[in-house]
Amino acid sequence: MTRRTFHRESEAVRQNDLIAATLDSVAELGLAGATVREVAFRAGVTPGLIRRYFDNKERLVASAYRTFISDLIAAAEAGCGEGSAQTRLAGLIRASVTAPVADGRTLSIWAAFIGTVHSDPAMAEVHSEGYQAFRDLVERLIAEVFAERGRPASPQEIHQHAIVLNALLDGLWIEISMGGDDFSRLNVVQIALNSTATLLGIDPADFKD
Amino acid sequence: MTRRTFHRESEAVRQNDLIAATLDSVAELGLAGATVREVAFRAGVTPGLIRRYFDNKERLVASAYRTFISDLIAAAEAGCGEGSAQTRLAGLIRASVTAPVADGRTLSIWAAFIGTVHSDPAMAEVHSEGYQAFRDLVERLIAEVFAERGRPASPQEIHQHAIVLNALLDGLWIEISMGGDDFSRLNVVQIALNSTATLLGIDPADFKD
DNA sequence: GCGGTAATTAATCAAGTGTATAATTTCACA
DNA sequence: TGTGAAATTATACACTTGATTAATTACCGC
Repeated sequence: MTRRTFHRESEAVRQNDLIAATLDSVAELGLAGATVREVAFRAGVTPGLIRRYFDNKERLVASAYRTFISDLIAAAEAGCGEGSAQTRLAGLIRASVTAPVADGRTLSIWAAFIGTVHSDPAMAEVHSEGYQAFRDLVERLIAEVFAERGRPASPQEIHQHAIVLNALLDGLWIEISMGGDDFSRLNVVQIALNSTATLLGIDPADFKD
Repeated sequence: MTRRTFHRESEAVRQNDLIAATLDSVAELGLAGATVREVAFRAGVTPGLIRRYFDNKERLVASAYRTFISDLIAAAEAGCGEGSAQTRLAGLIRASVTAPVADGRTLSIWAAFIGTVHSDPAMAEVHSEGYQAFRDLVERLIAEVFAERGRPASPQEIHQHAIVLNALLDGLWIEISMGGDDFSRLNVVQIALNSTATLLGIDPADFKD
């Protein structure tokens, strides 16, 4: 009986593969299904190998969460593109309510992880960082949009607008990703842009990307 | 060595206790911490007893989820009270962004459960029912508010407003319950009411509860 | 080509899980 | 006050989990 053949990989590649396999497992089977054996199998590797690249399973999962959140925010941020503040804000909104950010698989992973935040300090930290990053991005963009329109606004006002807009985007993202409604017949981007404009006190007709 | 003493309870009481113990476990330890032994311990009972009242652990968890969602919606609905449609909508909003609906423990439980929805059909059904119920409630109230104000609106318009308002409430609920921000210094009810009014095209000064 | 090193596998372990069942105890009812 | 039936406990089982370690294998540098 011969052993299975294998080939060596760089640390970066292996870590990447293992994280990807973890996210796949979580997406399809939930967090409980992301066992060491399942992850190893999906990564085309043996369970024992995981511990060469991650101290323990907890670290692996936390790393996967970190990568996931980081990629998610990067994808949203990429929608900003360049141009006027208004254009960038509109781009962020569009990106937030369309694939790949707004997507069933993405939501599944997010949901699985979010449930651990309260009882796991390591996960809480990862969550907190990502959340802050997105919220700051939204707040900054709002401030820029107001400045661009020569509209005076106190930091408090901007902060409150950021809270509300952030909530709206989160909620829409969840609703759309969940897919409970028939959003295929609806122009979700238009709805998101219009509501945003309304909330910020901008004429919707004047707020496009 | 003598056995521990015990006393018999009605089926209703025992089921209730076990479900409460399950929710407590989930809230404090996450879904993974809600083991049969932990739940039994918190219910002051022996693990084996669980299976006399629930076919298996899956059923127990699903039942806990069902009561949780049901109670949550009931709490929100209770905020509606009676009076004009506008008053009731305002009441629903107030209830949605204040305790006990908006609350860390509530969010923890919700988050833990929501992560299972995608990979567990039974949980998906429970979720779907609750989600529908809340969404319909919001949509109905919006329709009544518009009717009350003598403002014509097509079903599509109402539907879209419901989507947006529901998203806003979900998002605010999460943000507030998460407690990342310093909401203690903020009048979250006022913020929620004002944004709702703005979204629905109502003068915020004219929308109070 | 070849040897040494480090990556990878294979096999195993202890702990914890949900479940099943027989032995006990409580309590309603005679 | 006994007694039978039902609720509850205690114990055990089969299985899965994350972790550990020794044996093997690939491959880099000479």
